[in-house]
Amino acid sequence: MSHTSGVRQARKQQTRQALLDAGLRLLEHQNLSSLGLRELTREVGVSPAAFYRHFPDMADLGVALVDEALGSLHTVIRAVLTETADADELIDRTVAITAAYVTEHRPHVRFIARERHGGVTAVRTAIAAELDRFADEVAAGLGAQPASEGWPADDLHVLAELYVDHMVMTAAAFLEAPPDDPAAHDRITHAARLRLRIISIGRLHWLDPAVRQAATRG
Amino acid sequence: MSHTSGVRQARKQQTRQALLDAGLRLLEHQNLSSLGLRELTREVGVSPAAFYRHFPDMADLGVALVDEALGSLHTVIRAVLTETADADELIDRTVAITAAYVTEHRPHVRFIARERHGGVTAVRTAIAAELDRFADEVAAGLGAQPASEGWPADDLHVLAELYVDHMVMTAAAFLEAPPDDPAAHDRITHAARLRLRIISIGRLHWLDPAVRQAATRG
DNA sequence: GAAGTCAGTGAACAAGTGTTATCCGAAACG
DNA sequence: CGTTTCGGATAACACTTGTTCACTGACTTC
Repeated sequence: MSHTSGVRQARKQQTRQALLDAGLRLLEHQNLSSLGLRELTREVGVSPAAFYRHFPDMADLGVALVDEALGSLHTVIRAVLTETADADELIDRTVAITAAYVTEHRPHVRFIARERHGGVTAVRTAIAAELDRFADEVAAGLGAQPASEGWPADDLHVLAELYVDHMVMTAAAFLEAPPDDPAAHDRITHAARLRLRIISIGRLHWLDPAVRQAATRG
Repeated sequence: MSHTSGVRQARKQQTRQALLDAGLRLLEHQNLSSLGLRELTREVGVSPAAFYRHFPDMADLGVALVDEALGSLHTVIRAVLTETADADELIDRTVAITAAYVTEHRPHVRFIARERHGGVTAVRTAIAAELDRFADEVAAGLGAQPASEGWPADDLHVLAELYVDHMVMTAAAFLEAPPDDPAAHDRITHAARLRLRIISIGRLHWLDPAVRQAATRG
C-alpha cells in the first residue's frame, strides 16, 4: 500500500484539482458538452494526454464537479433544519444561506444551474440524485416538526421537493443578477422570503376542515 | 415589393424551417453551444454556406427556436386565466395544459429547459424575456380576481413569478419522465396539483391578521 | 423576353478536435 | 541502490470545424 506516503499522490491530486478549477472557470460562458479536452488542458498548462490520467471522460469531470458543488451542502442543510425551530427564522436563514452560497461559490452554482437540464446525461442524473437526497433530508426535517401532524409521507415529500426546487430557483435568480448590485440582491431576497412565507402559510392551513374537503374532492 | 408573389420566399422559408426542425432534433442530446453549423446543414441536406442565407449566427437560430417554443403560449395563458373562475379548476387546467404541451411539443420544451440557463447569452435573455411576459400576464390575471384585494402590485408580481417558475419546473419534471409511463405522468400531475394548492391556500390566508403581523414584523 | 435578383453549391482555407503509442524522469519500494 | 511504478510530455493520427469566395440556375421584375 502507498496511501500514507503520497508526495506523488499529492502532486496528482493537485493537477486533478487544477483541471477541476480550470473547467469551472471555462464553464462560466460555456456548456459542459462544448468544453474541449484540449481547451481545458491548455488552460491548466498541461499536455492533452495528461487528462486521461485523471478522468476517462469529460462527463466524469462533470460528475466530479457536481460532487464538489453539492456534496458539502448536506451537512449545512441538516444543521439548519435541526437548529432552527421558528418558521420565520428558518425562512430567513434559508434565504440568507442560499445567497451566501451563491456569492461564495458562484461558478459552482452556475455549473449546477446550467447542467441540471444540460446535454450530458451522467451529469444530469448526478445532479438529480443529489437534489433528491436534499429533498429526503428536508422531508425528514419537516416530519420532525409538530406542524406536520396529519401529513401523509408522500405529500410531505412533495412539499420537500417544492422547497428544494425553490432553493434552486432562488439560487438561479441570484446568479442572473450582477454580483455587485445590492438592490437586485435585496429584491431577490425579499421575493424569495415572500414566496417561502406563502408556501409556509399554505402548509399550515392545508389541513383545515374546509380545505381538506375541497382537496379530497377531486 | 415582392411580399405577395413568393414562390422563392416560400422555398426559402421552407429550408429555414427545415433548419429549425433539424436543430431541434439534434438538440435532444446536445446543448446549443455544442451544435455545429456543419452538423446541422448535413442533417438538413444542404451545403454549409446555405446556413448564412437564413441566420447570421447559431445564437440567432436559437432565438428563433425560443419564439417557436414560447410564442404561441401567450394566447393560451390569457385564455385560461380569463375563462376559469374557480381556483381548483384553474389549477387542474393549468397542470393539464402543461402536461399536454410537453407531450405535444417535447423537443421544444426540452430546448427551453436546457437553454434557460445555458451558455448562449442571447438565447438565455430571450427565454427570460418571454417568461417575464408570462409573469406579467399572470399578474394581470391574478389582479383581476377578488382574492387579490389588499395585495400590493409588487407582491402580486412575485406570486405570478412563482406560478410561472412552477409551471416551468413541472414541465421539466414531465420531461425527465419517460413519455410512455402513465404512472410517472400521474405522479407528477398529482405533485404539481398539490403544490399549486398549497400555494393557493397560502395566498388566500396571506392577509389574515395574525399572518400580516408576522410578515410585516421583519 | 431580356435583365436582375438571390437561395444554394463546391472548393479551399487555416484551425481546431479526441485519442493513441512511445518515451522520460522523478518518486516509491524492496 | 537497483528496480518498478506512474504522472506527464511529445508527436502523430485522421477528422471535424466555421467562414469566405466565385459561381450556377431558377425565379422575379420590367
